[in-house]
Amino acid sequence: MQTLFDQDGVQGFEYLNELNDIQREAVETTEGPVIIIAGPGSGKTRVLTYRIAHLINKGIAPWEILSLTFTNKAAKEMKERIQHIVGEEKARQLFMGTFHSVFSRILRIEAEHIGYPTNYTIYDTEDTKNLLKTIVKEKNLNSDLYSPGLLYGRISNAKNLLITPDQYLQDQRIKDNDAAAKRPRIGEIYKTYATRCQRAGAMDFDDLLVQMNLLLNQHPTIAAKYQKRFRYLLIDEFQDTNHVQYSIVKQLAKQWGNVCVVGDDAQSIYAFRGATIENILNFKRDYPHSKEFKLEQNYRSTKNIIKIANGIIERNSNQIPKTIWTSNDDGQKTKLFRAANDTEEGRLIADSIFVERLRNHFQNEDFAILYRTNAQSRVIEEALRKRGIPYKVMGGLSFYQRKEIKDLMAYCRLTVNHRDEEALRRVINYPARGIGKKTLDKVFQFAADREISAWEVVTHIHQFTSFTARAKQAISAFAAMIMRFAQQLPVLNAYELADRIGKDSGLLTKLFDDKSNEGIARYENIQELYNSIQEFVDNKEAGVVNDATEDTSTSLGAYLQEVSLVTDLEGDDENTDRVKMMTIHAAKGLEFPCVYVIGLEEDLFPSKMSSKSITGLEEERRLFYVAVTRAKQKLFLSNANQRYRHGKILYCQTSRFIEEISPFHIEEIGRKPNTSRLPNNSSYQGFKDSIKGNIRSAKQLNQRKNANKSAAPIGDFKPSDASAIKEGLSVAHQLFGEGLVAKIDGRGDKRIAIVNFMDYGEKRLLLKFAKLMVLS
DNA sequence: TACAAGGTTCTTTTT
DNA sequence: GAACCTTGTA
Repeated sequence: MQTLFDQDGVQGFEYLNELNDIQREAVETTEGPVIIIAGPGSGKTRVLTYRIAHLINKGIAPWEILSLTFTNKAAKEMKERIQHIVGEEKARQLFMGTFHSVFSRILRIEAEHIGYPTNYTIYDTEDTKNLLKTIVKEKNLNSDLYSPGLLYGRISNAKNLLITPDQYLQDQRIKDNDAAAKRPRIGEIYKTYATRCQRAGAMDFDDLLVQMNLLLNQHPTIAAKYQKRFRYLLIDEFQDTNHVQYSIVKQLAKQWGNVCVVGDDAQSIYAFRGATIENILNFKRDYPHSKEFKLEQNYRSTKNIIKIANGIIERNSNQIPKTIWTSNDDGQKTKLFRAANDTEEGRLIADSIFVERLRNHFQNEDFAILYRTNAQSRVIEEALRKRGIPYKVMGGLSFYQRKEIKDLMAYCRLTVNHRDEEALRRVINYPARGIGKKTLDKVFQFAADREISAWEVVTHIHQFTSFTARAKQAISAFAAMIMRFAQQLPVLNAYELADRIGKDSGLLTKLFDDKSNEGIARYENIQELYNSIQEFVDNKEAGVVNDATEDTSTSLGAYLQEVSLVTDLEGDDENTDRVKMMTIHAAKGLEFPCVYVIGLEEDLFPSKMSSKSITGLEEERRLFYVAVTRAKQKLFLSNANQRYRHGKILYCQTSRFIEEISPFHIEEIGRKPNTSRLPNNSSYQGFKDSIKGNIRSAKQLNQRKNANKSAAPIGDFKPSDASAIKEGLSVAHQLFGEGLVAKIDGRGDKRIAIVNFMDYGEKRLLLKFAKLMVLS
């Protein structure tokens, strides 16, 4: 039996023995196109990683292997597993990462060939939407018809289908379509948007794919270079790839044809982003001699979980036939928690985790709480905090999307790439330096009229007569400052320069001076960012790179490259023993001993947007399938009869997905579900129902001594109810005593702020009480 | 022009 | 319940 890989200090092991017959065959079929249809928990990652190990074992150099995944988390997971098998050194020589990150690095190297600077910026969704917004404004179009979200969707779709702006403008069917939607100028906006990105030296997420495709298409010598280098391609989560991605893969595989794709049509959950199951069908058509392997044995979950999972997915009509089975134990019956509201749902889950942990000796990290939307995490967090259960929210509002972080990053971006229009717009008058809205509008208008970058206008501001002397002075001082930063690029490392930028720009002072709670938090966030920049520099100086696509430059430019596609700041957590919370999308590819799938209600899961169409619904169902199959030993489901959404109470019906599961597989806990359909935004009926319990718990409110002093807005009410609400509050004050301080906030008669209460649930409770006063 | 307060709208999911 | 936009005032 083959053993190897001990030279890196890793134990040699007989890896082929650890595979079943089909898995082994899939691993050993290294030559030619291979498609692996892999059910959940069927050892897919194992096959991929062992396949890489096997290739290296056969003498293939790590840098000849390109391995692409879809999400950062999947990439990270894969990296760790591979490191474990082949050792760190070899793992680092692999080309491995997400589509976006691998291509972005190749594009940096080849930037000049496609008319981009090496230091091009990557626009995130926010940047993109802002740019679209300004374009719509510049063109004097109706911003309701041409909303940034809609435009972004259209343009992204077009890009994913490899439709260029010119093709978009010429295509009669698209024209008719847009005209019918009363939005005839989308094509024009698309074109302007593309020009502006190019002028700003910026690419959005889709451009990374489109430009990579273009590069391979239009530059045969460059294409040949990569085609030759990548002798073996491995594509994970193939069902989630879209048209461009597949097109790139096909081109890269041209010379050797050793392309191995792994996927599961039943787990396709990114159709909304242009992913298409057709890629699986097309693969078989494009590579008629490809070998297909089906991995159907599940090693992850108990029989009970698999039964539920199979029951879910068999309701979908569109799928490749396969039977997932397991020889694992039956396991425990799945529990379904029926909660009265979202707060109770949180409590039930926290209690359940507490009990499971105690009785069955699970660690915190053995639990995952999965939800459909990021917004659901908040209530659960509160419940866990109350129970003293440590947790970590993965993804969600990412660290890098916070305002203060984006501000500092915008300064850095502008320093590295002066043409970055969105970065310029963000910081030119922040902190305020006397460059007002009027002035800015002029700057951008001049740039648009003359077809030059805004930076060009800024640096030649004295040639424009229509600015006031004061504006000219302020702008040229700003430009000089950025230039000063830029001069330090070759001299200082990322940390030193970022430090200098933060101080000289006045950003740090401004944040430091803000002594409100949020201000302090923002300042701390910035410090955290600085720590991570320092860490980046330290790592590079120590020569640490994650894979063959990285280099060891410590410059600010290199830092920006690295972080612009990272979604979360993941410092080396000392404390990994925490309950994980994340969306189901983020959980794909992961597994946990105990999984809670929460919020199983109509209009939430399945989401309101998708439940209208069959395809949408089937995607939601696949999502549920993915969620359920993350569980190894125990699965818990939950729903609530009412929950807060957009600051209002909504009455919720049990998800059809629950109804679809055979009752034999489920043990119900808690109250009966809503049987009748309740009016959706019905006034305060619900308050009346729960008043007694509420008042009882409200009385406990004033027993809290060490509550924090921050005021937080907690809900809206009709202005006409303002006086009644005030009255309600004063009654509450008398009832509950000194501990309670509540007031109508500065926003007058619309919003309410409660001071002196620590948690969200309690604040909401008080609001409920006040509203109730209005009614009685 | 800067800032505060008021008003409005919105939410799937990821790179 | 946040982000974003608009209006009013100094």
